[in-house]
Amino acid sequence: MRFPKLFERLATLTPLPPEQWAKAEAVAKEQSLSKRELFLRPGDPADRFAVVLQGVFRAVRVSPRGGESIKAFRAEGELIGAYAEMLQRRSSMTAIEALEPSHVLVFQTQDFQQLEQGHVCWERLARRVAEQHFVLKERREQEFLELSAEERLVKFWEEHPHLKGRIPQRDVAAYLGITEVALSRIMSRRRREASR
Amino acid sequence: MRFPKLFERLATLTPLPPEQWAKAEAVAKEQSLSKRELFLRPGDPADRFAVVLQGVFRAVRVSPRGGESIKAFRAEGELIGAYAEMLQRRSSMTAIEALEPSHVLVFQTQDFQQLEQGHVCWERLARRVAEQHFVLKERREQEFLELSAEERLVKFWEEHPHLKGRIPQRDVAAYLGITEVALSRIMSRRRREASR
DNA sequence: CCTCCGCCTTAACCCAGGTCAAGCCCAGGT
DNA sequence: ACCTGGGCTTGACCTGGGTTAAGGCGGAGG
Repeated sequence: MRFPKLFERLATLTPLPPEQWAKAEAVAKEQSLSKRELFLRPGDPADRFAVVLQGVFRAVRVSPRGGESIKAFRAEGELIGAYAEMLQRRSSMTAIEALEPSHVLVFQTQDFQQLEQGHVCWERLARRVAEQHFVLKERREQEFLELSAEERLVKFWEEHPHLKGRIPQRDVAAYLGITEVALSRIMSRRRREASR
Repeated sequence: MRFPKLFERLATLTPLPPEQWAKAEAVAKEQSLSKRELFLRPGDPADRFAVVLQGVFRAVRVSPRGGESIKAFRAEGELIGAYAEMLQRRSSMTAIEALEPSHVLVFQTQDFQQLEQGHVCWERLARRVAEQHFVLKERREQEFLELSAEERLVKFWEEHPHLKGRIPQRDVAAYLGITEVALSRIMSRRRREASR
């Protein structure tokens, strides 16, 4: 077993027989990415995903009008991939970019479907993953509906302390749905008010 | 089979043996709700969900500060329930309220878990449902990130034409994340500009 | 050592949407 | 026919965040 820690993490979601995990490891490939390198670029078929072994990624959506917004940051132990597009069998609208030199474990969705045919545990895992992703998105929706940009910022750092120092400010802004200018203003206001 | 149309709809998501569907119908109970009646109220355990047979519902979240925001509208053929809370085994933070005299088919999550034990098709169905919910929430997130209130409004009516005339304006506003005042202004501006 | 570049900050101005408050319209009840 | 109340609109004013543009600053490369 090459990745025992990953195995354990997944096994907390659903019972996962070690021999099934062995099959998964057999089809997975490791990949290294340098800073700024893309794991997935817009237009690519959404036919692969990966687990982050080391590093941080951002999932960027470039809107038709050219604006960039950030759907998520992903660090160690988390999944990267154009999940929504994969489910809809479309090509990716999303770029997934390494913010640091990174290392990931890649699966082809096709190979994963093979695994699903072999044992129900993979379907159960896929269900858990879908459910978790849903819960996260719903939480984010909630934040857009009832919090101001400043409140969203505070919450962001509460929920992602491990990202501190690893992601540029402008990306935090793009994640919160504001410009870097607005974010800078918010931060300086807070600094000023905190010191008084 | 009491609900052949519903059966067909679900069978498009995943193969669903008729005898399994029969078991589901056996544990389901019909319920009628009058206008303004709550299917679920905040604080209730999230231990039941339903399919809308007739009517429209809104899923309302009352924030700690008292503001109401609307997570979704649900009409015929759609699911109602505190899905996120169910997955997290929490009690509901959400009220689900009938906007019209309505009629639904209720399942206890407990009974549904029984069905899951009996046949994998139910797990597969649950997976599809989770995935679909995810895709919808992600689309909504996207809209908050890159569209103005006016653009969200236009898109809302494009995507939910069947709700026209069935939901009060203020609820549309609460769904879009703005006040009813702002919505009214946007609409009058559009009327004015359209006539010119 | 200087320069360039990427990233952040600050300032000035603008606009969408919030807030508060006054009306309006109309359906339902008496 | 008259009230009443709920839901929508309108106006005046305020504020948060967008836009544009001008620096500041620290690190990499000449």
